Amino acid sequence: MTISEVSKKFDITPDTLRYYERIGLIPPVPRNKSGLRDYDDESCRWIEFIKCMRSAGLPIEALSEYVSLFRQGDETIDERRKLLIRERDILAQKISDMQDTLKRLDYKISFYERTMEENKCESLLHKKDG
Amino acid sequence: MTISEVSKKFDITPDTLRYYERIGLIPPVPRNKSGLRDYDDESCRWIEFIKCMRSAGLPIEALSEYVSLFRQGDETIDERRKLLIRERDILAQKISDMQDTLKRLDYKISFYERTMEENKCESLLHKKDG
DNA sequence: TATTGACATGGAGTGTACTCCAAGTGTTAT
DNA sequence: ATAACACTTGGAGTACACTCCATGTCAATA
Repeated sequence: MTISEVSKKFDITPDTLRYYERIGLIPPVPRNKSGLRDYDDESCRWIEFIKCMRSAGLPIEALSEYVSLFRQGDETIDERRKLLIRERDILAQKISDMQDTLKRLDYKISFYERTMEENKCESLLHKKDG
Repeated sequence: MTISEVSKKFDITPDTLRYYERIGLIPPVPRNKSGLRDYDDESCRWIEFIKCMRSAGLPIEALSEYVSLFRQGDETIDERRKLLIRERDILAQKISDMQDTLKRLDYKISFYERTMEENKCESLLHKKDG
């Protein structure tokens, strides 16, 4: 696949795809005889994986470290596992915090809704009054 | 309260507190006769609220718009409610996406754990797992 | 009265993560 | 063979959210 095809497939600009490769956020992409990128299935799986992790807020630094370990081979399996566990725990904590904030927003919204109901009653009363 | 007291209380640097006020992310803080900030309860409640919302990822733009509406008075209650609902829905979606990513990380970690037990090779793991 | 220390302001600098651009190359269509 | 087009690289520019700094004021202490 060409870079523009992959760009459409994953909704990531070619600039960002090249940037991700340049900084080692994905392993090097195979090239054809002209030097153009020719993404294979493995490259696509990496892109999909990285897109997912980035959208969840995992830092580029951790992810590129993961890719770097992957490229070093099997001796890094334990280190990779530890890295994933670290990031997993950070993500779980973030989700928990965000759930608290969501509850708080819901409470605040319900308060606004009650306030508006009261205002309606009041304006009705005022109409009757005045 | 002085800015350094508030800074300690909420674990936000004085620079950030001044920055938040400068860009309207919190309403103006009362000053003493020397022009120094003298945070009252309402200022502190704003800071705590904004810290919570920011840590959940709500954009500064939406929050400063909320503060701006608040400062305009009661005619903006409906608009404020709508703004909060918009941000609430975005947050709920983000949490849902992050939960999917968390599951994926858990699966990947469990795969690494099985792989280590069974002394399997990494390339196999990555092919299967993505 | 001179120094110290917290705080003020406006503006410059930093880190992260892209995003854009200039200049050049290879493939395809006319 | 000339134009059009997609792609290449290295490097510069941008957006966001702080973070730091120079300079100056004010109140309290030595």
